[in-house]
Amino acid sequence: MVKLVNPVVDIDSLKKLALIGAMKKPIKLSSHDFSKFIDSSPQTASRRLQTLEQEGMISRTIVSDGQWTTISKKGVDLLKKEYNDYQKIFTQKRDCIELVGTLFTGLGEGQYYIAQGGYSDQFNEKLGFVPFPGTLNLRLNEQSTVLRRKFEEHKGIEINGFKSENRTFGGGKCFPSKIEDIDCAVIVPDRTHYPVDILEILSPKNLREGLNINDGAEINITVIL
Amino acid sequence: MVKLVNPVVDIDSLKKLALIGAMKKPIKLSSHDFSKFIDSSPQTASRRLQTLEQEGMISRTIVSDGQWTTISKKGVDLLKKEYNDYQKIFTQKRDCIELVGTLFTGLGEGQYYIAQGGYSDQFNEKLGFVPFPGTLNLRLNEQSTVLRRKFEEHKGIEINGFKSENRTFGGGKCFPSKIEDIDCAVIVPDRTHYPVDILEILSPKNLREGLNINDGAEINITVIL
DNA sequence: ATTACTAAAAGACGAGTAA
DNA sequence: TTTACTCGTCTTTTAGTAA
Repeated sequence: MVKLVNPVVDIDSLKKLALIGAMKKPIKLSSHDFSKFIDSSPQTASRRLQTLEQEGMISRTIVSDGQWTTISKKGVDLLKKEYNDYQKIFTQKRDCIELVGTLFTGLGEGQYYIAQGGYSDQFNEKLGFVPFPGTLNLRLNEQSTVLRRKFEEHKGIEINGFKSENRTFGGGKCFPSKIEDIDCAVIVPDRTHYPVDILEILSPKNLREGLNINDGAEINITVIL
Repeated sequence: MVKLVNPVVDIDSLKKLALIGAMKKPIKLSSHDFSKFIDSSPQTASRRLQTLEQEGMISRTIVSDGQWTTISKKGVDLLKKEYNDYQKIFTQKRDCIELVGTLFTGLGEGQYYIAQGGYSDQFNEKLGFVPFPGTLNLRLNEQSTVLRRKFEEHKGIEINGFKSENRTFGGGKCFPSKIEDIDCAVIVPDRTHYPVDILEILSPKNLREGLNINDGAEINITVIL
């Protein structure tokens, strides 16, 4: 049983195989040959190929003087994901971030706040859409929780606080966003004690229905800063 | 003194930083934050950043509650190289391979053979250019020595053997190639005992002069199979 | 809270070897 | 020649700690 190796190393091996041409058709390659490409020993090359096969990234047919190797669909998908990352890095026009979180049901406060005329008038005017009466709550993953700090560095769309007869309502800012091509907006209240891993989202329609999603669903949102 | 780490791991760390946005402007990021992105411990994250800085891939300014980090030109170049690899993988139209070797002076046999009417007539007719009387000899690197085996799987442009009064001249095949946008052709003799790490190249003009290169120069050739 | 060291544990590598 | 095992060695990671 070969241990599963560092995924970063795996992707590199897979990339090397793709560059040699193993994505289109099987190539014949001994461990010794492959070691020249990964800059390592034949033993390590052999182990890498074993691991990749075990992970379903490649298919192999071992013959007496080498092995016929092809990258499988799973392997190609992994490489595409990697390629996609680099495309993001080099072709991203606007300053935007992608956040990932899971949907959960909040306390229904969003609905209450949106209903306040002091807010809804501003939303209608500044957001470009009339928000559905209710927010979508995401619990961000750890990476996104770090990324969301970027909100602090940007002005966004200012939402002013106001006073009603009974109480004061704090201000905040919004950022135009997209969830699966649906325009929406992230609300970032000015409140200092706001949980950093929770994201509140406004949208023109009920996203739970529009996207057919329920609590626990993983949501990807692209926020334009 | 921090040891230099596996370059594959370095590139991955750099890529993660780029995705967070450290390519455009400095980002504030603690080791603990970064560890969420590289899926490792804060210690490892700290070490990775140290290493990247030492290698000149990033610039850092350490403050009390984190570090402002930007990817340097060297780092961006490394990422571009990586991106370029993936572009090659996914956007390569024709079946071609890139070989790398160093120029050396052969025994002048190329000149002798090209001069033989039995060959030169075929070259003129089948190659699309009249070859300069003399071949360019490359000593391939280890990777290219492996890659050149692909010649065996392809027909190429057939060059027939022939007999003169004194001796017989063997056949072989050619593959259209490019060296820095100059059309040339690789000659692959049928001879079974031909050194695997040597590549002979025909071109319409004297490449040594055209490219201003001398023995020992590293040459990149793209061969269309 | 940081960064980054040291030292012990975990993991990867590669020489030797068998099939 | 191959592949792929074992096992000693070297490398990397991470807990603990200091600054």
